[in-house]
Amino acid sequence: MRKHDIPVLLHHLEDMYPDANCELVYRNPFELLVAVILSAQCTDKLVNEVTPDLFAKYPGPRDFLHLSQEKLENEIRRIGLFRSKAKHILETCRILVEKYGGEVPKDYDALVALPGVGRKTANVVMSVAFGVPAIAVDTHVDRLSHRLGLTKAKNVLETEKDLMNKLPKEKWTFAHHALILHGRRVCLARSPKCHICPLQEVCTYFKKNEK
DNA sequence: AACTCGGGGCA
DNA sequence: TGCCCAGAGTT
Repeated sequence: MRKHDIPVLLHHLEDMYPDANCELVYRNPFELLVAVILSAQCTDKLVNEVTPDLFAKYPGPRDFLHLSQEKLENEIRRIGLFRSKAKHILETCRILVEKYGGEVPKDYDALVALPGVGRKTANVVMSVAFGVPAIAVDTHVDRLSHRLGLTKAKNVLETEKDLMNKLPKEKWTFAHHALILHGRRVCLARSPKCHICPLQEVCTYFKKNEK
């Protein structure tokens, strides 16, 4: 992929994944934070089945503190890793209340310090909830970046730097989500569906395999 | 860097 | 059945 292909790439992605612009599905940073913690290693679909009910009953961190861990586990039992997630969420809520006045801090370092919150969750909250441009490279983003020819990085941190250098800052959050969606729906790890992929014309991987 | 946690989705 | 998954914590 060359430099002048990048606008083409972004244009295609915007056509294919208009929903990746991340209008807040969740109504506030707290809901987003909890939802992202829950979504680790499981599908967002499943999370979306659990959260509306959960947030209706417990709208904020203070409400969660009235819950025992056991009770919260039962609320989210259908989600993978629910025991550790319940524990992390309760501890996170306590910290939010005691240290941040019941608000989600608009600060990356404060976020990653929360239990259950790692690099990726912190990035998603910063970008989606607070509008700070961010890219967090996961396996999907990394795989697609290599296939498309956006990077030749040896590890995800390098990929992250490459993407931030090559993509316009105002597109970071969008590109992050669009690439993940594309990785799940089309550019699969094992057998990518190149035959139905609109990105063919700018994709290094496709051009190489075509020969 | 490797390992563990674990339910659901999908072939 | 067996393999995979928008991850984080521990060693």
